[in-house]
Amino acid sequence: MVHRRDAAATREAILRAGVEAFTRAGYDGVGVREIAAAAGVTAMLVNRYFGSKEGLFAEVVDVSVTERTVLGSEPRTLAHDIAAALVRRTAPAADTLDPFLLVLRSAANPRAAEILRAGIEKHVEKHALEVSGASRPDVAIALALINGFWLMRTVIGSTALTEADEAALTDRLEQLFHILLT
Amino acid sequence: MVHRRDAAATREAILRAGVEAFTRAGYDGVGVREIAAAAGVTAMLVNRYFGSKEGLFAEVVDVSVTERTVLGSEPRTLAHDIAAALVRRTAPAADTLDPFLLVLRSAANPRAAEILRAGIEKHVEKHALEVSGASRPDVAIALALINGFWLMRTVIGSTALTEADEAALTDRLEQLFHILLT
DNA sequence: GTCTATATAATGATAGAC
DNA sequence: GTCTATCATTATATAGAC
Repeated sequence: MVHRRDAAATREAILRAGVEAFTRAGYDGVGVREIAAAAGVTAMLVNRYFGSKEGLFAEVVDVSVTERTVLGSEPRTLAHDIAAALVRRTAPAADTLDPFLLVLRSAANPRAAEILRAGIEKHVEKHALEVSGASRPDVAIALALINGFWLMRTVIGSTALTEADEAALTDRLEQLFHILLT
Repeated sequence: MVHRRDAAATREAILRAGVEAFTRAGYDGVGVREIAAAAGVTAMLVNRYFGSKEGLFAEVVDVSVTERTVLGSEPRTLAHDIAAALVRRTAPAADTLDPFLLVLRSAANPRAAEILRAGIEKHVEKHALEVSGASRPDVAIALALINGFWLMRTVIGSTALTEADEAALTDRLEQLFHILLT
């Protein structure tokens, strides 16, 4: 880092550390001290730039849910692309840092859940509606399936999913997404 | 309570308070003091009877995941019964205290996640395999769908699911479970 | 712009009295 | 069998120095 006193750079460093920490450990699983240390500053600056832990989390959600990690933008192969990306990114050795993990690991906190709901509806559902042309409930069910699969395979670590044949998993998921999104 | 000094009754009261508290707030969202107070005792007795907060959680998971709240036992109407129970129990006004909520709200904690994985594989997946006759991966995907739907409709509160027509939701879910479990 | 130091509250767990 | 009292740690957030 060139400038040790650069408000914009410091703010950005805290935000990036926040994305990493909240995604890895969830809202309740990490403290502002830890986030600040990862950004190379003290905890005081987190509150200075973001008001509070909750304020930082809100910005983290905003930048995270605008990323596209599973939902593609090609309507013709949508079901297959989602299924393949989902199986690939939830593989046991993948160790991804995905926005869906941020949702799954922070949802237990009521305030975090409300922030997540707003971000998901504003960005993720909106994007999925535009790309797929499916109905709003069907898009929401598809998102539920993605979240649930991510939860069971990565966060819980169900051996029925971690040890399953990946091609078979992909085929079955593609079949389900085909019903929901076409 | 008849006896103010009854080890078995006290232990049972703490366990029941633990089920309620962990299901409502998740592993990290509740303290042993709060659980003890709900059981009418002091925090010290939680550790006395269960060793630690983690020990209590392990027993809570064990009694919770043996409950059957969504998965029925009638193979012929399985897909419909699951879909209907899922939509009914996740209704906005339902305010249920369901084992799936215990999973969703506690999964962020790594130790809790491992305890949950063991309980799910030993009881829930095993039961679902016996009832449905489906393959192990298909059963696991069905469980993922149930968890994801519960997460998005109840914990996150996605309006796309809370405001959707319940009959339409049920029909669509039944279609998906029919593929997975028959 | 960033720090040290601190206020205040809550956490999980334990010692020892009765 | 259950309590009070307490330890050690951690949490978020703030005051004031430089």
